[in-house]
Amino acid sequence: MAKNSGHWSQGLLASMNDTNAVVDSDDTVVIIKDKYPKALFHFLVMPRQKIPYLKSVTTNDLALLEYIQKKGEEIAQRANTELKFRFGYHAVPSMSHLHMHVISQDFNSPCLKTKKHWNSFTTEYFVDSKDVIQQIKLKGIFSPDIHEMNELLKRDLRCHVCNKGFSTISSLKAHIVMHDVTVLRDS
DNA sequence: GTTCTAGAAC
DNA sequence: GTTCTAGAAC
Repeated sequence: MAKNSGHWSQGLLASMNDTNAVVDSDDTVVIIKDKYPKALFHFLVMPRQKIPYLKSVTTNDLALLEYIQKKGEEIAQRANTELKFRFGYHAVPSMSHLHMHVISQDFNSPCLKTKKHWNSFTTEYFVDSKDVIQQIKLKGIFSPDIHEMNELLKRDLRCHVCNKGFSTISSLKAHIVMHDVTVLRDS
């Protein structure tokens, strides 16, 4: 067995072949349900092409990134047309293999347990796909300040809708269920 | 990424 | 006494 192939950080490669996890796939991408969803709907869109990290993406991959975003928007629309979604990447992911998060903005999930979880989806640590694409177009590479990003994970808890501060995850979670996070529509 | 758990916070 | 967070995991 190859060194590190069974390491936890390689788990997404296994999930790509797990028929219980995969919700959609084609020649270019595989979409899975996040194993520990942090909201009612939480998917990962991954290229079949082996791209270990976001920082290894170049201008040659822009079409692929656009396609990943498009497929993410499709799966969100198919899953739930009422809730708001975001499509983006963690600035410093823990899991290897490029993956874009598709996550509904309710954050209503028992798997969301820690300050790190919360801040990774609600601070600038979560970078919208369109901003990643824009940055690669401008600079040729996505290169976040790692130290600055890791500091964001320690930031005090704040509601992502009204910005109210909380001292514990429990009180924050009790608060956010009261917000309407459905898409606003013209009548 | 999660699990476990010691000790801080309440 | 219970809730909660934060750091080790060989």
